[in-house]
Amino acid sequence: MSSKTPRPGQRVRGSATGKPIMALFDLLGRRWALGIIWSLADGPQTFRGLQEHCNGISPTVLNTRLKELRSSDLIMLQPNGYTLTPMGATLFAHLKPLGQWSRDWADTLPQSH
Amino acid sequence: MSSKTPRPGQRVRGSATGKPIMALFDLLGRRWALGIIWSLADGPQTFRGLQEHCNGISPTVLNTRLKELRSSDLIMLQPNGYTLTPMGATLFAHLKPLGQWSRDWADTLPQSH
DNA sequence: TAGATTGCTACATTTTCCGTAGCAAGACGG
DNA sequence: CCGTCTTGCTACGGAAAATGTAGCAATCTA
Repeated sequence: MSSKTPRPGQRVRGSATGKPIMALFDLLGRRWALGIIWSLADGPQTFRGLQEHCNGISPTVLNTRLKELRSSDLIMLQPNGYTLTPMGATLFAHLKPLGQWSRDWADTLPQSH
Repeated sequence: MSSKTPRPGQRVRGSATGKPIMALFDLLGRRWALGIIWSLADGPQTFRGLQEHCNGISPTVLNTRLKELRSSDLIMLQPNGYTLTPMGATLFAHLKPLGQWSRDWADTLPQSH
């Protein structure tokens, strides 16, 4: 029953209050959602381009995420491919620093092997 | 086979390159991961406190997320409950602006019905 | 008109998540 | 000692979500 796009102002997965931040976390806390936004920040991408960039995402899930992100006004489909909306771009502006943070974080973690 | 904690520097779900940002997105793109960090930013929380705050998360998943976030040095268990590590706190510092952003976002979306 | 590329769907398998119940260990009072 | 409380946490069966492969209809291109 929770397969709908999370929306602020209505009950979402894990929040009876519909707090916007919880709706956002529900939306972004789904597989590949963050990666899609990150990819589109580099410029427009076709459906198949996203598939490659998100190395192996199944078309089923990709299309589901694209629908969710579109109905949330974060991305849109245009003649030259999927792009971030103005709102999506402001979201990415907040996410962008995570790129550097994640590299610092990686340096502090014990190496895997 | 992908039920392990994503780590920068090694293959993660959706990234053969192990780019830190992809490992981070894999980690945060799991149900409740972002919500847990958000909750702990308000102060230490017990296991059961987190269960309530994350309105209805099952203990199974909560414990799985806690293990992942602990082994990623984002949270830690202390006598007074789970808390953010210094690294986790710097991550939250980057997430914090999303609180205001999500409210602006909610205002621009057509109301649910 | 024969590719080639586009966005996207079908479907069976695997993985993840949920919901409830309950266990072991420590603290506290009697 | 003996309950009773709270702690972190596990078992398990069912439901939801993600994967991987195949392929379709529509649109460009040569």
